[in-house]
Amino acid sequence: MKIAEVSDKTGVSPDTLRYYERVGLLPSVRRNEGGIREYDATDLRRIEFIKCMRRAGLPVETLIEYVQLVLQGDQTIEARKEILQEQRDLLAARIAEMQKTLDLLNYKIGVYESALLEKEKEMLSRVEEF
Amino acid sequence: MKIAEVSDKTGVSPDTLRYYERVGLLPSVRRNEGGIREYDATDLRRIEFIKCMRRAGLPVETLIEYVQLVLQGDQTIEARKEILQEQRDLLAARIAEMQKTLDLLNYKIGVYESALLEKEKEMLSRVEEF
DNA sequence: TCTTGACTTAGAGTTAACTCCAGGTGTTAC
DNA sequence: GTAACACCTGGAGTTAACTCTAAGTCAAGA
Repeated sequence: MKIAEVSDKTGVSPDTLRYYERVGLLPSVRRNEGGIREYDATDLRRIEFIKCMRRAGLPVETLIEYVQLVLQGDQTIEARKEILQEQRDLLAARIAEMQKTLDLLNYKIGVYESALLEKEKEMLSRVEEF
Repeated sequence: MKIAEVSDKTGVSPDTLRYYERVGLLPSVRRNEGGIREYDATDLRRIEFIKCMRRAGLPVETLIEYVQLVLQGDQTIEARKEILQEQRDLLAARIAEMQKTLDLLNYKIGVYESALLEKEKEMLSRVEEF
Protein backbone atom coordinates (compact mmCIF):
# COMPACT_ATOMS: atom_id res chain seq x y z
CA MET A 1 0.00 0.00 0.00
CA LYS A 2 1.44 3.36 -1.05
CA ILE A 3 1.60 6.46 1.07
CA ALA A 4 -1.50 8.18 -0.35
CA GLU A 5 -3.72 5.19 0.37
CA VAL A 6 -2.31 4.81 3.87
CA SER A 7 -2.95 8.47 4.44
CA ASP A 8 -6.57 8.13 3.31
CA LYS A 9 -7.13 5.03 5.44
CA THR A 10 -5.56 6.39 8.60
CA GLY A 11 -6.15 10.11 8.31
CA VAL A 12 -2.45 10.74 8.87
CA SER A 13 -0.95 13.02 6.22
CA PRO A 14 1.82 11.75 3.91
CA ASP A 15 4.10 14.42 5.35
CA THR A 16 3.46 13.19 8.85
CA LEU A 17 4.00 9.56 7.82
CA ARG A 18 7.36 10.48 6.32
CA TYR A 19 8.17 12.53 9.40
CA TYR A 20 7.37 9.61 11.72
CA GLU A 21 9.62 7.38 9.66
CA ARG A 22 12.44 9.88 9.66
CA VAL A 23 12.46 10.26 13.43
CA GLY A 24 12.41 6.50 13.99
CA LEU A 25 8.79 6.00 14.93
CA LEU A 26 7.98 3.88 11.90
CA PRO A 27 11.11 1.90 11.19
CA SER A 28 11.44 -0.65 8.44
CA VAL A 29 8.85 0.60 5.98
CA ARG A 30 9.64 -1.36 2.83
CA ARG A 31 10.48 0.29 -0.49
CA ASN A 32 9.82 -1.08 -3.95
CA GLU A 33 12.47 -1.08 -6.69
CA GLY A 34 11.72 2.54 -7.49
CA GLY A 35 12.38 3.59 -3.89
CA ILE A 36 8.68 4.13 -3.16
CA ARG A 37 7.29 3.23 0.25
CA GLU A 38 5.15 0.08 0.48
CA TYR A 39 3.31 -0.10 3.80
CA ASP A 40 2.29 -3.51 5.13
CA ALA A 41 -0.15 -4.66 7.82
CA THR A 42 2.42 -4.25 10.59
CA ASP A 43 3.04 -0.67 9.55
CA LEU A 44 -0.69 0.01 9.61
CA ARG A 45 -1.05 -1.45 13.08
CA ARG A 46 1.84 0.69 14.27
CA ILE A 47 0.31 3.78 12.74
CA GLU A 48 -2.95 3.11 14.56
CA PHE A 49 -1.06 2.67 17.81
CA ILE A 50 0.83 5.91 17.28
CA LYS A 51 -2.40 7.73 16.44
CA CYS A 52 -4.02 6.51 19.61
CA MET A 53 -1.07 7.49 21.79
CA ARG A 54 -0.58 10.85 20.10
CA ARG A 55 -4.25 11.79 20.47
CA ALA A 56 -3.85 11.22 24.18
CA GLY A 57 -0.86 13.53 24.23
CA LEU A 58 2.03 11.11 24.63
CA PRO A 59 5.16 12.81 23.30
CA VAL A 60 6.60 11.61 20.02
CA GLU A 61 9.95 11.30 21.73
CA THR A 62 8.63 8.84 24.28
CA LEU A 63 7.04 6.78 21.54
CA ILE A 64 10.35 6.71 19.68
CA GLU A 65 12.06 5.40 22.81
CA TYR A 66 9.43 2.69 23.11
CA VAL A 67 9.66 1.68 19.47
CA GLN A 68 13.44 1.50 19.68
CA LEU A 69 13.12 -0.88 22.62
CA VAL A 70 10.66 -3.03 20.71
CA LEU A 71 13.23 -3.33 17.93
CA GLN A 72 15.81 -4.55 20.41
CA GLY A 73 13.82 -7.66 21.26
CA ASP A 74 12.66 -9.54 24.32
CA GLN A 75 15.26 -8.42 26.80
CA THR A 76 13.69 -4.96 26.79
CA ILE A 77 10.24 -6.08 27.95
CA GLU A 78 10.77 -4.82 31.48
CA ALA A 79 11.93 -1.39 30.26
CA ARG A 80 9.01 -1.15 27.85
CA LYS A 81 6.55 -2.02 30.57
CA GLU A 82 8.02 0.73 32.72
CA ILE A 83 7.62 3.31 29.98
CA LEU A 84 4.01 2.33 29.47
CA GLN A 85 3.31 2.41 33.20
CA GLU A 86 4.82 5.84 33.55
CA GLN A 87 2.78 7.15 30.65
CA ARG A 88 -0.32 5.45 31.97
CA ASP A 89 0.07 7.23 35.29
CA LEU A 90 0.67 10.58 33.64
CA LEU A 91 -2.35 10.06 31.43
CA ALA A 92 -4.58 9.09 34.34
CA ALA A 93 -3.52 12.26 36.14
CA ARG A 94 -4.28 14.38 33.11
CA ILE A 95 -7.68 12.80 32.68
CA ALA A 96 -8.46 13.57 36.31
CA GLU A 97 -7.49 17.21 35.82
CA MET A 98 -9.53 17.49 32.68
CA GLN A 99 -12.49 15.99 34.47
CA LYS A 100 -12.22 18.74 37.06
CA THR A 101 -12.16 21.35 34.32
CA LEU A 102 -15.16 19.69 32.72
CA ASP A 103 -17.04 19.93 36.00
CA LEU A 104 -16.17 23.60 36.30
CA LEU A 105 -17.30 24.29 32.75
CA ASN A 106 -20.59 22.53 33.41
CA TYR A 107 -21.08 24.54 36.57
CA LYS A 108 -20.39 27.81 34.74
CA ILE A 109 -22.73 26.88 31.92
CA GLY A 110 -25.39 26.26 34.54
CA VAL A 111 -24.78 29.69 36.00
CA TYR A 112 -25.16 31.29 32.59
CA GLU A 113 -28.34 29.34 31.99
CA SER A 114 -29.98 30.66 35.12
CA ALA A 115 -28.76 34.14 34.30
CA LEU A 116 -30.49 33.86 30.94
CA LEU A 117 -33.65 32.54 32.59
CA GLU A 118 -33.62 35.51 34.94
CA LYS A 119 -33.34 37.85 31.99
CA GLU A 120 -36.29 36.18 30.34
CA LYS A 121 -38.39 36.36 33.50
CA GLU A 122 -37.59 40.03 33.72
CA MET A 123 -38.73 40.56 30.19
CA LEU A 124 -41.95 38.65 30.78
CA SER A 125 -42.73 40.72 33.84
CA ARG A 126 -42.26 43.84 31.76
CA VAL A 127 -44.76 42.49 29.30
CA GLU A 128 -47.23 42.12 32.15
CA GLU A 129 -46.54 45.64 33.29
CA PHE A 130 -47.71 47.07 30.04
CA MET B 1 0.40 41.80 45.46
CA LYS B 2 3.40 42.05 43.15
CA ILE B 3 4.24 39.73 40.31
CA ALA B 4 6.80 37.58 42.16
CA GLU B 5 4.38 36.78 44.96
CA VAL B 6 1.59 35.99 42.53
CA SER B 7 3.96 33.74 40.66
CA ASP B 8 4.85 31.89 43.87
CA LYS B 9 1.22 31.54 44.92
CA THR B 10 -0.10 30.36 41.57
CA GLY B 11 2.87 28.59 40.07
CA VAL B 12 2.57 30.73 36.94
CA SER B 13 5.86 32.37 35.97
CA PRO B 14 6.18 36.16 35.90
CA ASP B 15 6.93 35.96 32.19
CA THR B 16 3.74 34.04 31.60
CA LEU B 17 1.72 36.46 33.72
CA ARG B 18 3.03 39.37 31.66
CA TYR B 19 2.37 37.40 28.49
CA TYR B 20 -1.23 36.72 29.51
CA GLU B 21 -1.73 40.38 30.21
CA ARG B 22 -0.19 41.43 26.91
CA VAL B 23 -2.48 39.19 24.85
CA GLY B 24 -5.58 40.37 26.69
CA LEU B 25 -6.20 37.41 28.96
CA LEU B 26 -5.60 39.38 32.14
CA PRO B 27 -6.91 42.84 31.45
CA SER B 28 -6.95 45.64 33.94
CA VAL B 29 -4.12 44.62 36.22
CA ARG B 30 -3.52 47.76 38.28
CA ARG B 31 -0.18 49.54 38.40
CA ASN B 32 1.20 51.55 41.29
CA GLU B 33 2.75 55.00 40.84
CA GLY B 34 6.00 53.42 39.72
CA GLY B 35 4.31 51.48 36.96
CA ILE B 36 4.63 48.19 38.82
CA ARG B 37 1.82 45.62 38.62
CA GLU B 38 -0.40 45.23 41.68
CA TYR B 39 -2.57 42.12 41.43
CA ASP B 40 -5.86 42.02 43.35
CA ALA B 41 -8.24 39.20 44.33
CA THR B 42 -10.08 39.36 41.01
CA ASP B 43 -6.82 38.95 39.14
CA LEU B 44 -5.98 35.94 41.28
CA ARG B 45 -9.35 34.32 40.61
CA ARG B 46 -8.88 34.89 36.91
CA ILE B 47 -5.41 33.37 37.00
CA GLU B 48 -6.79 30.26 38.69
CA PHE B 49 -9.51 30.02 36.07
CA ILE B 50 -6.97 30.36 33.26
CA LYS B 51 -4.72 27.75 34.88
CA CYS B 52 -7.59 25.29 35.10
CA MET B 53 -8.66 25.83 31.51
CA ARG B 54 -5.12 25.76 30.15
CA ARG B 55 -4.28 22.53 31.93
CA ALA B 56 -7.24 20.98 30.16
CA GLY B 57 -5.90 22.17 26.85
CA LEU B 58 -8.26 25.03 26.02
CA PRO B 59 -6.46 27.35 23.61
CA VAL B 60 -5.29 30.70 24.89
CA GLU B 61 -7.02 32.32 21.94
CA THR B 62 -10.40 30.95 22.95
CA LEU B 63 -9.89 32.14 26.49
CA ILE B 64 -9.04 35.61 25.19
CA GLU B 65 -12.29 35.65 23.23
CA TYR B 66 -14.18 34.67 26.36
CA VAL B 67 -12.49 37.28 28.53
CA GLN B 68 -13.18 39.98 25.97
CA LEU B 69 -16.87 39.07 26.05
CA VAL B 70 -16.89 39.22 29.84
CA LEU B 71 -15.50 42.75 29.61
CA GLN B 72 -18.34 43.75 27.31
CA GLY B 73 -20.95 43.09 29.95
CA ASP B 74 -24.28 41.31 30.30
CA GLN B 75 -25.41 41.37 26.70
CA THR B 76 -22.71 38.82 25.87
CA ILE B 77 -23.94 36.14 28.26
CA GLU B 78 -25.46 34.03 25.51
CA ALA B 79 -22.25 34.17 23.43
CA ARG B 80 -20.14 33.29 26.46
CA LYS B 81 -22.34 30.35 27.28
CA GLU B 82 -21.93 29.11 23.71
CA ILE B 83 -18.16 29.29 23.89
CA LEU B 84 -18.16 27.35 27.15
CA GLN B 85 -20.55 24.75 25.76
CA GLU B 86 -18.43 24.26 22.68
CA GLN B 87 -15.30 23.86 24.77
CA ARG B 88 -17.11 21.57 27.17
CA ASP B 89 -18.10 19.28 24.30
CA LEU B 90 -14.60 19.28 22.85
CA LEU B 91 -13.16 18.52 26.26
CA ALA B 92 -15.60 15.68 26.90
CA ALA B 93 -14.62 14.17 23.55
CA ARG B 94 -10.94 14.43 24.36
CA ILE B 95 -11.45 12.84 27.76
CA ALA B 96 -13.27 9.96 26.09
CA GLU B 97 -10.38 9.44 23.66
CA MET B 98 -7.85 9.58 26.42
CA GLN B 99 -9.83 7.04 28.38
CA LYS B 100 -9.60 4.69 25.40
CA THR B 101 -5.86 5.19 25.26
CA LEU B 102 -5.65 4.57 28.99
CA ASP B 103 -7.51 1.28 28.53
CA LEU B 104 -5.14 0.26 25.75
CA LEU B 105 -2.12 1.13 27.88
CA ASN B 106 -3.48 -0.93 30.75
CA TYR B 107 -4.11 -3.84 28.43
CA LYS B 108 -0.59 -3.66 27.05
CA ILE B 109 0.92 -3.44 30.50
CA GLY B 110 -1.04 -6.56 31.37
CA VAL B 111 0.39 -8.33 28.34
CA TYR B 112 3.91 -7.36 29.36
CA GLU B 113 3.26 -8.56 32.88
CA SER B 114 2.25 -12.02 31.75
CA ALA B 115 5.21 -12.09 29.38
CA LEU B 116 7.48 -11.39 32.33
CA LEU B 117 5.74 -14.08 34.41
CA GLU B 118 6.30 -16.55 31.60
CA LYS B 119 9.95 -15.70 31.54
CA GLU B 120 10.19 -16.28 35.26
CA LYS B 121 8.40 -19.60 35.04
CA GLU B 122 10.80 -20.64 32.37
CA MET B 123 13.73 -19.76 34.56
CA LEU B 124 12.27 -21.66 37.50
CA SER B 125 11.74 -24.76 35.39
CA ARG B 126 15.37 -24.54 34.33
CA VAL B 127 16.34 -24.49 37.97
CA GLU B 128 14.42 -27.73 38.46
CA GLU B 129 16.12 -29.24 35.46
CA PHE B 130 19.50 -28.83 36.96
C1' DT C 1 7.54 11.47 -26.97
C1' DC C 2 5.67 14.35 -23.97
C1' DT C 3 2.91 15.43 -20.19
C1' DT C 4 0.69 14.46 -15.97
C1' DG C 5 0.61 13.02 -11.50
C1' DA C 6 2.36 10.47 -7.51
C1' DC C 7 6.27 9.78 -5.37
C1' DT C 8 11.19 10.99 -3.49
C1' DT C 9 14.66 13.98 -0.58
C1' DA C 10 16.75 17.66 2.27
C1' DG C 11 15.81 21.34 4.45
C1' DA C 12 13.11 25.49 5.56
C1' DG C 13 8.81 27.40 7.52
C1' DT C 14 4.80 27.42 10.70
C1' DT C 15 2.09 27.50 15.00
C1' DA C 16 1.03 27.81 19.89
C1' DA C 17 2.52 29.03 24.01
C1' DC C 18 5.59 30.33 26.26
C1' DT C 19 10.52 31.89 27.78
C1' DC C 20 14.44 34.61 27.61
C1' DC C 21 17.24 38.80 26.88
C1' DA C 22 19.01 43.53 26.81
C1' DG C 23 18.67 47.75 28.36
C1' DG C 24 16.39 50.71 31.45
C1' DT C 25 13.85 52.32 35.93
C1' DG C 26 12.47 52.20 40.73
C1' DT C 27 13.07 50.78 45.64
C1' DT C 28 15.40 49.24 49.59
C1' DA C 29 19.35 48.27 52.81
C1' DC C 30 23.40 49.80 54.44
C1' DG D 1 24.54 57.86 47.90
C1' DT D 2 25.37 53.71 46.11
C1' DA D 3 24.93 48.71 45.56
C1' DA D 4 21.82 45.15 44.91
C1' DC D 5 17.66 43.69 43.50
C1' DA D 6 12.84 43.49 41.66
C1' DC D 7 10.51 45.31 38.25
C1' DC D 8 9.58 47.30 33.51
C1' DT D 9 9.39 47.04 28.04
C1' DG D 10 9.89 45.44 23.28
C1' DG D 11 11.39 42.06 20.84
C1' DA D 12 13.92 37.82 19.88
C1' DG D 13 14.45 32.82 20.84
C1' DT D 14 12.71 28.13 22.00
C1' DT D 15 10.14 23.77 21.68
C1' DA D 16 7.19 20.17 19.81
C1' DA D 17 5.11 18.49 16.10
C1' DC D 18 4.22 18.96 12.24
C1' DT D 19 3.78 21.14 7.29
C1' DC D 20 5.48 23.01 3.24
C1' DT D 21 8.76 23.85 -0.66
C1' DA D 22 11.93 23.02 -4.33
C1' DA D 23 14.02 20.18 -7.19
C1' DG D 24 14.21 15.74 -8.90
C1' DT D 25 12.60 10.65 -10.33
C1' DC D 26 9.44 7.45 -12.30
C1' DA D 27 5.29 5.15 -14.42
C1' DA D 28 1.28 5.50 -17.22
C1' DG D 29 -1.64 7.51 -20.72
C1' DA D 30 -2.68 10.63 -25.25
